[in-house]
Amino acid sequence: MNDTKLIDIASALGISVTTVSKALKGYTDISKSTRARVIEMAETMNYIPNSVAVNLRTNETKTIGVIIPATVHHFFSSVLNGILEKAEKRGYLVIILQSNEKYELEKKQLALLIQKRVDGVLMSLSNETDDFTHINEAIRKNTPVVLFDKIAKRVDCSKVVINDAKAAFDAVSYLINKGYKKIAHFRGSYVPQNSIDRFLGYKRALEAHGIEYDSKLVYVCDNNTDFEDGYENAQKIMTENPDIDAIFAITDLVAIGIIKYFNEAGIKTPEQVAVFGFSNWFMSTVISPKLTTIDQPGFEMGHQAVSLLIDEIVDIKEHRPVTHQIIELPTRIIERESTVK
Amino acid sequence: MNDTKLIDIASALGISVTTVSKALKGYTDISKSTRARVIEMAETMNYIPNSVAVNLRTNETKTIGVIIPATVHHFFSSVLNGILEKAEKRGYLVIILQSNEKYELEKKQLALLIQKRVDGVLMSLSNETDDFTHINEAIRKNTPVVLFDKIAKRVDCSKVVINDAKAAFDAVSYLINKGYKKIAHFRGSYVPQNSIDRFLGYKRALEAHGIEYDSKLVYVCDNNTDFEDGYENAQKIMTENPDIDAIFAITDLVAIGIIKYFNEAGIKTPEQVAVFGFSNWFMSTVISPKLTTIDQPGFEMGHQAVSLLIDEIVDIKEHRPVTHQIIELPTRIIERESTVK
DNA sequence: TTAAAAATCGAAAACGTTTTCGAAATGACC
DNA sequence: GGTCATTTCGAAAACGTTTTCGATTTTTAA
Repeated sequence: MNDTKLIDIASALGISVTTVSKALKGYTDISKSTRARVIEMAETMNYIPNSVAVNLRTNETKTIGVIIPATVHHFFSSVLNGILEKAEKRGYLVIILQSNEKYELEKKQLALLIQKRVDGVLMSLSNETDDFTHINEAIRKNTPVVLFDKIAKRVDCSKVVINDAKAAFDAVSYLINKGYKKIAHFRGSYVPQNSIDRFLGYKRALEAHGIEYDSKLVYVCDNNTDFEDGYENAQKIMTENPDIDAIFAITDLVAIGIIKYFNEAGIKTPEQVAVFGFSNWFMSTVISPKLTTIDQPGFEMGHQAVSLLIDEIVDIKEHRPVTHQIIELPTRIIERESTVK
Repeated sequence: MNDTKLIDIASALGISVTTVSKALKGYTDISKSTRARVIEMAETMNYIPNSVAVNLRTNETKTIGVIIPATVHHFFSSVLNGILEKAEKRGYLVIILQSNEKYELEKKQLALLIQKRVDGVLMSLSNETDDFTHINEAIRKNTPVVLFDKIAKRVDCSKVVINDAKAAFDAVSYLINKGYKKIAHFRGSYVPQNSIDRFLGYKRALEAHGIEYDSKLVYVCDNNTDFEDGYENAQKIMTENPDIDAIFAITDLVAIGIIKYFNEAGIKTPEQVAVFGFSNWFMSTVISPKLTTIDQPGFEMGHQAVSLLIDEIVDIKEHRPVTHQIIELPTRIIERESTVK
């Protein structure tokens, strides 16, 4: 209420707004003495620049948008933490939107952010998204976009990812080396790149170790809001393929559903069937037996994504050529109880 | 890049920007025919209003700020979901900031939001916050603030809460009615209101049922990022007071730490010691035995908080008197395995 | 046909800053 | 004292929109 503006300081001091503005911004064509007077007056009048006016004049909002596909539970909460921390450190605020895995919503939200004139946007694609024109359009309009985790290989922009195929390959190889022979895979739906890549990693690991790939051992879990999907498919696989000795799940959530069922059905984990998760979510240490999984560095991913984005924002502002980078973060196997007999 | 502006439409049509603006905003002093021409031209030229300019002119940003104290894990993720959903539905974007339970950060972030000219802010206080002048200052400057969950009774603004004291009272009464006699409490730190209230509820329930309150049975868990605190205090209490038969924990996280320790130490839950949590986080169904807890409606809390805030924002805009409301959301006991023998 | 009423439009100010460019004042130098 | 360089300041335009208010035109009524 009744914020003080430049003109208030100016008239209090009997000088012009230009001078006040320059003094506050450290222009060199203002004498030390008036600068000092201005700064002091700004202080006592409790001056706070109106950022909307600044935004209009400078054509930047110091704000970035983030679109995540799923509820902030689990993995994305780590990413979000990384994003928030780094963005604040670099002087940007962040607007968050959830697409709830819906392509149409994602598209609408991206348009919303652009209309809001955010300086850039970070996004992780919805499971439905297989058309990327909205993203290309945003980039064409000079709003830089950085994709993280759930990306599209065909979009030309910076990305920060893990190597899902390799991580899955490592996980399944680990199981094979541990002596497991009939390894099933509970995969995600067919569109998302990381669902595909993890599946490919699974398949290649089998082949690399001379185990024949059997499509009958692959089950689809496309719900990622609770563990019901893992639970039900675990039930199903134990009637259809009771002789499996391990399951590689696309996600810790699915893995937990599996273990839940096994615990209730009296199936011993890992003695009868080992379970391997993916992401190293908090609850993987809560479940019993504790879950062996792939550590996916969410916090670091958020950090890197923000850094890439802001670097690109300033490159654009200073008319430097922008270069797109793809950062691949390392993953590692976290061995816990669910795979060690 | 090269966004089309009002003036582009105007000159393409040979009319004034005023007319274009009015036509697009549905003013009645523009003829149907020119309105139609304007709308069509805006369409074909792909016009998107520059919201920064609109913000400056209308003095509102259609943006609300949210400050939460802790990582988006767990309870706050539900609240956030509710906030995001309702805010988007009502045409507001949301900027999120995390205070990490630090008073200084919370204060700085609130100032940041006000400078950014958000139309209002939603906040849940940090554990350290026992001075509320920053909030009163914001309200005095006409930036409405709505507090949720971790509130301050002394701040005059709308709030949405649960009745922590009653919920705790109910929980402990439940335990007593179940026959538990020596009930410990793992409380939170001393500043936050809900930590205090839950403790009071615990104490009153004991007294109401003729059980003498024993301060030796109250342990402080002030770390809320992992379950170590619950784990360690569980270990401690079993050496210091091995004859307890139940623990009422301030949080599911603490409760899970307790159960983890009990599971490892071979202490049977609930046969030897029952455990009662608080919040009904996702993982309370993941742990074994599943946790009896208080359901705290986070999603609904987010919904209500946003509604209160936006109502207040428009009341202020239309110069209506603002009335502060305190909404108390109902909680209920979710009985699971950790308390039923 | 004419006066009044209604419909339609646009000039201009305003929101609060930033920045360019020129003007005025001061200082330096001979 | 006069010239030139330097320092210090301010007028004004600009960012893109909204809205007031008056002007002009058209319609209506008598």
